[in-house]
Amino acid sequence: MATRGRPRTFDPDTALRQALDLFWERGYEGTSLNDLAQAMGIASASIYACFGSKEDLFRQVMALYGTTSGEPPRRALRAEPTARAAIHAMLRATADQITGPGTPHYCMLILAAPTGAVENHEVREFLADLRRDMRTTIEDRLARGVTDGDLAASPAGLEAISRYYATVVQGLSIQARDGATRAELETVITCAMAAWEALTSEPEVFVAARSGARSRCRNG
Amino acid sequence: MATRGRPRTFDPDTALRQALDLFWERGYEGTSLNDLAQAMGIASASIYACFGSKEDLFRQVMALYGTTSGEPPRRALRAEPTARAAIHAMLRATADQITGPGTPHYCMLILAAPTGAVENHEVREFLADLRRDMRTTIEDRLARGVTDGDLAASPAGLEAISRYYATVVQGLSIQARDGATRAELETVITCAMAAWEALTSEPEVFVAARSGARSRCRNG
DNA sequence: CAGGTTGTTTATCGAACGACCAACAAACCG
DNA sequence: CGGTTTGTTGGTCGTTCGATAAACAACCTG
Repeated sequence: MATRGRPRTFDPDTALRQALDLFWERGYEGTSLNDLAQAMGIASASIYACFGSKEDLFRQVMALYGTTSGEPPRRALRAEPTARAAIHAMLRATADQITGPGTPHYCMLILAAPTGAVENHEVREFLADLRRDMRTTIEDRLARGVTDGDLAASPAGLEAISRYYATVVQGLSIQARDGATRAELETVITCAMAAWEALTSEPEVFVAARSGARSRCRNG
Repeated sequence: MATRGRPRTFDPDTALRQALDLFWERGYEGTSLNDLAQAMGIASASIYACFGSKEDLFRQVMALYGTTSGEPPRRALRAEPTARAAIHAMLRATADQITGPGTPHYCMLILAAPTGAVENHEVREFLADLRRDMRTTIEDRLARGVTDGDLAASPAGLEAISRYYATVVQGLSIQARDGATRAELETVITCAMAAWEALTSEPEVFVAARSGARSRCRNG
């Protein structure tokens, strides 16, 4: 049942790449099936036959995005010898990605569907899961630094530090979206890395943080 | 021509507040006029008569948002005695706002319309302008710290530091949107403030940053 | 009250939405 | 070749989109 019947006249990988470009530019809800069919060069019925629903297509698009644009930051995290170098290289790789030519100046994972209509709640949570995995990946790299001996920090500190750098990564996308240049992002990264020494040397800053979060609910 | 004719049966301020709640939850494109009319308790034609178009309504909603939810962080920036205390208080006020009960756990200014269909480009740029003003406001506060004598930093450093803390503010919204608690945001703020000493004491970190931004365009 | 003015409702506009089906086209098997 | 299988096209489903026109209702002035 592989070579039977009429063969496909378009390349699914190419079509997926074209769908990626459009979803990247307009987000999930901002992209219509007509838009997709036109960009992919096929009829909308062919999209359903090959990829399933619009949501199914989007999930496949995100998988492709993760293995292409998402890979450099992940590789930086993995390949650098120390935790500090890994974080720094990941931030720089992220900045490279979100200011590259020919693609929108932001991370699709972060801005393709942060809010929207109620019926697309599952798509938003799908992306949120991937973002939470992102922080976990950072934390895992920090933990490796502890076992490698190049990083001294408590387990509670690792979660906080990983969340901090995940926050910076996500903030960078907004900055780039609003027109910040690669050089301007670099200054942000420099600032963010300036916290490293204080965060990873004794005494830990989190003895103070644990008593925090007490002043809430100012108004509504 | 003020009290002539049939008086309005709904309160525009109340209706605007209800529109705000809906736009906040679903974003600009995710909110339909039917949704708005239902939430505001009036027919869509009355929306057009009182507020203009959907985009006009959204701009009025954002003005209301700025004077309510946007005020605590701005006040913190203004009222604290030193630049450092002002930044710290602003971050905490932001964290309070985006984890408050009864409202979505993110900043509407940041996530209501980061991407979307081509025809809503002006709405996105309208929000981007407000976000860029946000960074300028932070930089102005840092400059005041210099004249007040509680902060020593170069003009180039002020832009970088303000952009850095604007990045953190914006990243916090993604974190809260993805379920981070107020306490978890506090640890991020603690990390972000840990950079302060290094950023504002000699030698400045930006002597290194100026030669940065040279490794770009890894792949595409 | 009459006449004028304004707000609200109801109904609807044309266009686009996501989704899908039936008919047609092109390859394979024997 | 005929028969089967699969991909693609064109059309259309009911719904919803933002926006508007006309009819009705409520208040003012005089």
